[in-house]
Amino acid sequence: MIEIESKYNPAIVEDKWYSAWLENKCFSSKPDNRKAFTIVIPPPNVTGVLHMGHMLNNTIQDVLVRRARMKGFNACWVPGTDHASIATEAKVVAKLKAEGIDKKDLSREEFLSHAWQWKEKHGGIILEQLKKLGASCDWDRTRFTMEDALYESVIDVFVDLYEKGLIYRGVRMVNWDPVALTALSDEEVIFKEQNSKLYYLKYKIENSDEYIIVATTRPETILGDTAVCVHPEDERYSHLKGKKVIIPIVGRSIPVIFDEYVDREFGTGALKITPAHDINDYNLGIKHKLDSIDIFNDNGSLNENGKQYAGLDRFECRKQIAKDLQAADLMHKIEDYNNKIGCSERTGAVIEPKLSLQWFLKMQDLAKPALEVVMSDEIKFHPSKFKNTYRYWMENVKDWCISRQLWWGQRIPAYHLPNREFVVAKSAEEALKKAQELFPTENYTLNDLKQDEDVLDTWFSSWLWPMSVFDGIRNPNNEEINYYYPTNDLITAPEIIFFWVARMIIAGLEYKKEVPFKNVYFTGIVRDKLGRKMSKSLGNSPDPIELIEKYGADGVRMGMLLASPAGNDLPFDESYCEQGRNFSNKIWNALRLIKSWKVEDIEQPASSALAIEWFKEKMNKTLCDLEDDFSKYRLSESLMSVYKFVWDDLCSWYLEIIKPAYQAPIDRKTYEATLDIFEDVMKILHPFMPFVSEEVYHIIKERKENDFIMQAQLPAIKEVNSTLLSEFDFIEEFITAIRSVRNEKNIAQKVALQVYFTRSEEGNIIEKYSDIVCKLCNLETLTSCEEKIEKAIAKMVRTLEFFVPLTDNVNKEEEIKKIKADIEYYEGFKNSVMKKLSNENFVSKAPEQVVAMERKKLSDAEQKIETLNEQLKAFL
RNA sequence: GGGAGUAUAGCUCAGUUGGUUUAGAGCAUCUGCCUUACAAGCAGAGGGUCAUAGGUUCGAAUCCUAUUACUCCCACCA
Repeated sequence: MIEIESKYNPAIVEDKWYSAWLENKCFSSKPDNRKAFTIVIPPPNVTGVLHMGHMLNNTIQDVLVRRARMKGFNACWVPGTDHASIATEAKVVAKLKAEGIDKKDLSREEFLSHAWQWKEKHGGIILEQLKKLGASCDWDRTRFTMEDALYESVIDVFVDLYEKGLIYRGVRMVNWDPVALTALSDEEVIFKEQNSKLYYLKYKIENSDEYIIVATTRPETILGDTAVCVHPEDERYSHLKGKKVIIPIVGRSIPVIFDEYVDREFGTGALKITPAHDINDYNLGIKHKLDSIDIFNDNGSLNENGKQYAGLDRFECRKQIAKDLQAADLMHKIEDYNNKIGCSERTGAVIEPKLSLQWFLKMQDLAKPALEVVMSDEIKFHPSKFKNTYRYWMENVKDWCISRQLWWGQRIPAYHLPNREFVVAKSAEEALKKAQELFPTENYTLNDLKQDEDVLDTWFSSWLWPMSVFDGIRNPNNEEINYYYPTNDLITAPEIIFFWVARMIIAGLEYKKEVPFKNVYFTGIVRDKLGRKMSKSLGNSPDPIELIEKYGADGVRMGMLLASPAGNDLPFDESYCEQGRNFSNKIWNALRLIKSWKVEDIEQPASSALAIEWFKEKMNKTLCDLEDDFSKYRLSESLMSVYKFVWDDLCSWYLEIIKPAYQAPIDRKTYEATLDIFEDVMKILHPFMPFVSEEVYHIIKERKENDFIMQAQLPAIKEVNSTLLSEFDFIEEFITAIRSVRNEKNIAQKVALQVYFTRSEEGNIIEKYSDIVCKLCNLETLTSCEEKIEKAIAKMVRTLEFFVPLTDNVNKEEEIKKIKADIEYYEGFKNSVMKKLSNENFVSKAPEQVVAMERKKLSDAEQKIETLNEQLKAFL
């Protein structure tokens, strides 16, 4: 017998085992002759700090990886971080600014060296935090999307796609972030509701005194107007065919054009066209061959086309122009107007649609096979509803703008030549060679090559992640990629289904001719009590590390899992973690109980032998249930099964049955069986709660320091013996019924009772388990009788009637009331069954089994009513 | 505007191709217990017209239609 603290202390235990696992390389994986089970982490941003979303996501991954490991797979979880070009660059720029350094004053190389310094200092924080959670990643494999090997992979892919004719350079309307000074993809733009104004401007019709009134939210863009557009069937304006109008203040004359695009109901039915600053106007401009006047600088201020407004910020300019228009009596009116404005996901700046020269990847042909593998379930989505979302996107996929005007990222391997041509190559040397082949007469040298200034979109590196972490791009047939790819499960958030999931599938099919993963599990969004998404900017997210300190990593893991069915949002509440902590403690105390027993070579009670037999069966059943739940990725339910298995079946039933009386010894046979059972239970628990299970595993049989549960195998599954389980179910019901009577009648614990049972088909079951019933109900005896006795209360379990003797007289009125209520209930029930059975259609059409079932229900109900009536008579 | 999804106990959710008592679990609540593993606990109890209205069927939480409310995705209104 050893002394153990009465409260489980996670902090000490967690640090101890995590270090031990690391020292013993428990997480490391090398290709061998076992089957591989691979997960690549969705690489968190290097700028990232662990938030609740990460906690959920990585808990799930760890559960899956640990379980796979315990099922005999060579489990490999590859960790790493993403260079997150915009987010990181913004962070570094801000940091430099705080130090009085302006990015503009730095060379590219200088800036990058600052960025790398920043990365080395802060980039590992999030991975260190994951260790606190217990993440069993193979840390020796940690990758970074900007490290040399992955950088090269990205460049290889760019060059390859370019050579396949899938990458092109073109002028397009892109989402311009005037703060970060870069183009953004559509996915990086978020629309926000905003209270703004709708301005009604007066455009004078040339050679006439008439005005046409045009509504706009952006009066400053009149500087770039090149037409006014109305609907061809709009009779209000039919007389304006061929006419020109004069832009207010600007004075420039522009044509009136006609197009069905215009919504006659909106505003005045007249639309001003600014092809350089609105995507729809841009398209109309192309269609009607309009000029395009760019009026903005990259930072959102007005350029020289802005005339007298040049240099003003766009929003300042808007105010000024509105004032000037009013002064000139060219403003018809201003209305309040609520609309949605696109903002940069990273900087929050209002997006300026802008024409610019960018690099694009053609998506249509690439998307087709990627759609197919999801629709055919070669890649399974959990939950499957996301297949719809995926299909919609893939069928309407647009070319991907892959260039960003940043420095932090993979620089586009295009080299511009003095003759305004460019070549694409993996290095400057190769580019030179190509240039010389293309233009043999020019005698170019390396100095003539100017590498493109842009870097690639971050997702252009993350889409290779499942391959590049195994160096599968540069060395497509290396041992690792062939062993670990395709990976098994991807755990991610539905919001990046297009950003990332779709593109990984495309890349996998293109470069490995194989899907990158077999299952995608979409987690819900972690929300606060008010239903808001947890985010740093709202400040409504608890600090995960503090939570771990408070409830233990196991407690927090359990908290995350309990309330997060796949695809459903998780309204987070600390009480979930509290439940997890309580569970750790429950296990801890079960351990204390077992370790407090004195073991002697005495005879094993029959009840203990029976309990062991039953419990092993229950364990087998639980293992089967888990198998089923995991196959459907129902992790929340699987944990709940384990929770009830441990708390109810193990602690409340099994341990209570075999528990010796105070200070009495336990027989060796039962004790040793219990140690085995307890170890097996810990193995089942381990994937969910790795720390407490490891600690308990080591104490229970005093295992050697380096004999880890995390390297053990789950108990084998046998065929389920349901007879034993259903017998015990009945016994549980019986015991609960007896306890309920005691509770109701306030029968003190120490008083021994006699229970008589009669009229029982289940009598032999009671007989078999009588020792257990006596023990758990604190009964003196349990005997069969034909006649009821005085001073007793009659109750029923299923169709079995039993009598609990009382020390005092029965409160007759109270009992009569209860029996009457029971009779009423069963009469109602009987009637509903009879209604069914007297329906000829039911009897003739319903399957025989169902009808037989109803007949059984009826006879059971009748028997119960009869018994209840007898009980009632006894009181009258 | 287009698409998808959800609605079951106070809360979070199960409920598999329609049929096992008149619907289950965890948490919360209530009652009684500091019963020698655990009050972070034990024992027991209460709690639901399965969103609303129709329909199909011998039979509907489950299938169909409409309505209402909410959620998400996509497009975007000048």
